[in-house]
Amino acid sequence: MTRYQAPKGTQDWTPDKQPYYRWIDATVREVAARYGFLPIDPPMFEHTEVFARGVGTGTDIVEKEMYSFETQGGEPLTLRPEFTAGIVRAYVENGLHNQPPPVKLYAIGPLFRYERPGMGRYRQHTQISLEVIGESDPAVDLEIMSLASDIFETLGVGKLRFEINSIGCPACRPPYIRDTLVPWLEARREHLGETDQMRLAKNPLRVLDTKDPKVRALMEAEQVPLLADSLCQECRTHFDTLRSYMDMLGRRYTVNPLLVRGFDYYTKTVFEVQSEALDTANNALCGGGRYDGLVELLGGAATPGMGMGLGFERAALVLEELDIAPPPLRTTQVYAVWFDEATKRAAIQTLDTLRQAAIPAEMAYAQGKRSFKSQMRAADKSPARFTLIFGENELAQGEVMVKEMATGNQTSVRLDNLVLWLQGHLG
RNA sequence: GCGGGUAUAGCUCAGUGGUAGAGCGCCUGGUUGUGGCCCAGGAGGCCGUGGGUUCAAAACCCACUACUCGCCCCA
Repeated sequence: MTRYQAPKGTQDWTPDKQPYYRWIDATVREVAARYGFLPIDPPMFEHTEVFARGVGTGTDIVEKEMYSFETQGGEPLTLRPEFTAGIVRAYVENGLHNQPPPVKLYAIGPLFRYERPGMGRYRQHTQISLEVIGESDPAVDLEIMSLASDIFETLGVGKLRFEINSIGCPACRPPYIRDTLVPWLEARREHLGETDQMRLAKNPLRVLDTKDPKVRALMEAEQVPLLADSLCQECRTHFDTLRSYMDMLGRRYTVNPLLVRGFDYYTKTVFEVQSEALDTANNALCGGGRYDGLVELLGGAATPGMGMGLGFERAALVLEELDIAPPPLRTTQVYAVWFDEATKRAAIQTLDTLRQAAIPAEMAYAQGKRSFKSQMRAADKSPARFTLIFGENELAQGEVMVKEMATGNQTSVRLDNLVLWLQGHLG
């Protein structure tokens, strides 16, 4: 018999891992609601063109990380590698611009990227994506970042530190790249490594983001001209206003003028949150930015937008690293044990009543006999607070023995009063 | 895509060429009706996969796969 394995870079969310997933999911939805966000669930695959145009043909994601396939009818489709392009497509297609702006949406679900898996990096991973479409106010940028912060604070992780930057707009970025950055880099071409030379040719801005220590040192020593100094008035005002809002709220952030992100659609604000608890290479917890040209690019009217993604798997890693336990999923409050077929029947009947009263209850099973001790052990292992002991003597009186496992105290309770008694004691 | 490490029970890991092990976890029992501690018993492994060397391979060699660390990129 062949033994199958889950495909590379995928994982099973087995029951023991579910508490983290569910907890993060519930927290994210609750916090998003605080800010007025509504859920949207776009399909998990789109016409390839949506991502190619939306994310940008020169990006790593589109160039080498997409799960693309053709339908039997020859339609080119792609499993979504990110959320924003699909959500914006849905916004345009469904005429959501007819809602009073801005439209605040969030989506939760799997994303697919064909890349080398590693700690905290999967080929199928889960993200929440938050999008505000139709408003250019920097207060929206602030809200998006606050939301990420609030999610982690609600989960018990301390305040996050943001790295932020402005990467300008079509009015100021292209001239900076063409007239300032590229000439500066060309003059130092021989100092660049292989990948940075390729970036210089293809996407010069990304050289700023290089991890090559020699290039970083060079950029610092010879004062690489920064986009921050070439921003147009509008972009500069936007960034300054955002920073003043963050200062006002006491947000922890650092301006990283070298921060560039991997999607072509970003304009003005970009940001990232690194986890201090995760000192691996894959430590970005959230990332996002403004995309004022994307709606138009995907066929809608010129409409500003701002969004971010937050990774579930990495959030779970941080929680584990900090020993923050999620609330348990199994909520059984009452566990029934018995002695023989007659008392077992009484247990079955009673459980039926308890469950209809919405009291989570379980019992010991056995085909035939099972030692009382074994049943008590099972009761002990269950999360139930109370064990119901169905014995002959009590049953003859119309009663059942109720034992509180934490204290060992036990008392007889009339069966016809059991629901009320439990409701009172379970709070 | 490129380099390094690892792969034995559900988990953490011993085992350096001669019949597969421990701890934890799991199951059952410890006579008449009480869990945790303790005691006894039990289930569970083609030792990652395929080839090679050898009388003999979990061990040595090769390849593959998966995981993992770094590069790259990102959540």
